[in-house]
Amino acid sequence: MKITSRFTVAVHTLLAIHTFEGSDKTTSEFLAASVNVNPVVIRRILQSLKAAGMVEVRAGSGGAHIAKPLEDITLYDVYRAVDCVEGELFHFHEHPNPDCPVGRNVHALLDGRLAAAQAAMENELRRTTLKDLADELPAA
Amino acid sequence: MKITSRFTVAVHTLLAIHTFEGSDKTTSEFLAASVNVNPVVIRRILQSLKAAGMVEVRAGSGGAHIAKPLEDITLYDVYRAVDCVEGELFHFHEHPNPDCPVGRNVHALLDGRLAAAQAAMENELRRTTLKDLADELPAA
DNA sequence: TTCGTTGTAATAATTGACATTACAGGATAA
DNA sequence: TTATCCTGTAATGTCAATTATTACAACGAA
Repeated sequence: MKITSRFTVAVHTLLAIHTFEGSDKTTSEFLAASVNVNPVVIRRILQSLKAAGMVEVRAGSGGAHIAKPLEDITLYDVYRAVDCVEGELFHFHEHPNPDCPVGRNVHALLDGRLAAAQAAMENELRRTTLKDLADELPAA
Repeated sequence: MKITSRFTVAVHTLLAIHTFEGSDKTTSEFLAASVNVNPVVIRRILQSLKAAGMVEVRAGSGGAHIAKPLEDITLYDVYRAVDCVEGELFHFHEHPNPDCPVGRNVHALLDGRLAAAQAAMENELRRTTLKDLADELPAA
């Protein structure tokens, strides 16, 4: 099972806005053409990013703009903004048998370890900022 | 999006076999009662664990048995055995626009970072063995 | 006021997980 | 060797989540 592509689409979208705002009108349709998805998908993601304070979207006139320095946005922030993983990454079987010594305890045994694994992944995402990525983008 | 419960079910199953083999006949039905899922689900998971050399399953007479020292089985091994995540944890949007400087490069920019995040999670899973868990299980 | 764009709802197609039924085939014990 | 448990596995059904798509009201600038 994979983490939804909303995440990579959101990163792509932010980089595209950064690259083209100024020279182009960064409408949902324009961005959708770069990512190659439906414009509605972009609009929904822009809403999430707007709620997180990363972009500003102009209804009516059109166009999205970066609302926060790229070095202050980490991959983790984007991951959180689009809500890839609601809460726990690992899915627990819900109703182990409470009459069984194993069933009664698996949850307690595993919870901490699974949370640590998830945290390790998320911390790794915190190490990269969008500026790091933008700097590596070959000039158009 | 969450990682399939096959993983936690598999860990639960291994611990239950460890706990009860000797005193009970650890059939798929018996194990299913502890985990509280359908016996067929257990049988399928036992097949994966058998393929990974962790258990031995006796057709006919019935019963599953641990085939490898618990200290040699890490959570990561179980995670791999049941194939929670086929390959990549993060899902990439497949067809970014190759005519766009961003679309042409996002994949290369992100791949390494996403792989590192996934590896961080998986490495964390390697730190716990089933023996660690079994030792923490209160005696029945 | 017109026109292009956003915000958002509704719908559908696709996918994967999990549950369940069914049954052929292996293994053991009487 | 036959009766009896089990396993191995296919087939089906249900459910939830993702993504695509259409449609349209509200908005803002020229």
